[in-house]
Amino acid sequence: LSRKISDSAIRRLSFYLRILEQSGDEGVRTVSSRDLAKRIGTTAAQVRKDLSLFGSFGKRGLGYSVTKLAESIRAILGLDRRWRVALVGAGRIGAALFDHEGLRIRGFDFVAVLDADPEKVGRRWRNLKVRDTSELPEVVREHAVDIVILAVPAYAAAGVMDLAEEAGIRAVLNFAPTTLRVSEDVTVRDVNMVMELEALSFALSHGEDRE
Amino acid sequence: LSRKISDSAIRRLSFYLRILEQSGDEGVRTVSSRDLAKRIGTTAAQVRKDLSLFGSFGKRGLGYSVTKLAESIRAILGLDRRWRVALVGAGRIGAALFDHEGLRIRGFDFVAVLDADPEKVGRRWRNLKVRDTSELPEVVREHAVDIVILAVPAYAAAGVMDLAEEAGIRAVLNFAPTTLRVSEDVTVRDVNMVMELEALSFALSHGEDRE
DNA sequence: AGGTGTGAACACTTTCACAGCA
DNA sequence: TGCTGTGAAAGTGTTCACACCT
Repeated sequence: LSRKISDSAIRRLSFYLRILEQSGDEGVRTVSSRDLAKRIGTTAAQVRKDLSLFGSFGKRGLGYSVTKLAESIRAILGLDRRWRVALVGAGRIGAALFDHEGLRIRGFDFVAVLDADPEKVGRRWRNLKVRDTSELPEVVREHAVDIVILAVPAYAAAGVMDLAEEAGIRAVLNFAPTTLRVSEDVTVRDVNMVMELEALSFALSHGEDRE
Repeated sequence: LSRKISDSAIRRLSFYLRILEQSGDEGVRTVSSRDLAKRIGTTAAQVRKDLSLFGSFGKRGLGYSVTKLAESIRAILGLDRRWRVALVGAGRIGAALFDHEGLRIRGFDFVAVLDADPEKVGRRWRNLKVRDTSELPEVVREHAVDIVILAVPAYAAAGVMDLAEEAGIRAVLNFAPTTLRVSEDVTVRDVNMVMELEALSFALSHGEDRE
């Protein structure tokens, strides 16, 4: 796959997959691009374009087989395997993620939990013992970690990121409100609750006088 | 403000503000578009363009006054006031948000917590008593709620959204993995951890064979 | 010189419209 | 007929380049 796929296209693929799985459970056998579009609030053309980036999955005049398309999207997104995740930061957010059933269902397994607080190190989190954050490189090697979730305070984020890079990690989900400077081949995704609320604040402040 | 402002521009404004506040704390008096750009990983032209959407805040040859620009961005984002937030869903994610200091600092106050579980209703969350989700419309009126945070399971999200719309809520932060169909003048922002991890999964699956 | 503000060029995304297969 | 797959058109967002102010 050589051409660049936009972020929004990938996000929509995730959506399509969710809809397809739901439809499958409801016993639906085929869907059209229009069906999918309506469910996630986009256009039929957009759906077809997104899918066409990766191949031809439908039948003209008929639509898409729910199970086959779901299978194809799973393959595209790399969800036809399981991923090994290390959680750094055993605080509130970390705990919420750790307990999130949805992650395991979708193929993401927590294989390690780390924290910098000596008070927390050594404690049991379900079947895992909390390790010290400084041990991240060893932990990554020991458990063949694919993805690191950063749920630490902002001031600690850059340091952990350095450890993660040192350990050869190529994908990071960052909950700390900082922009992490990383090398070319590391993918970082930021989740920032404050920023989302600020966007709502903007919408509320400027939407009043619309239309 | 009549023209449309892109989502990414607003997200960047939030970033600029964070950098400015940090710089201010460090005693810096002025910054250039290049300084800001470097810090958040974009271009100087982008920074100037973003700001120019809302006015002229800089001095040619000099740059921007840290305090004045911060003040201006706060006004743009509507952060020159406090917002009243109701949290629906007193689970793990809800708790993590409720305890998130960053939200209060940025002007977002939790004025109510609601849950559908009778077991949880009536309990104290710091200074608040958990109310039943069905009471959302009254709660919104009583506390003049501006923003609803939806931290409920997917199956419950649509129902709560209906109550929120009925109550006249115009801004929702949604953590449930569902696309909420809402009327034109309601702004919904979705935060979806699974989707973020799927994007990482995609990057890992397709990045291997790069350069 | 140094750095902003901005029209114009460019790149990317979405929508349109239709040929072509079931 | 119904619906996909896709070039071409339209629309958005980003980068360039430079006039202009301090």
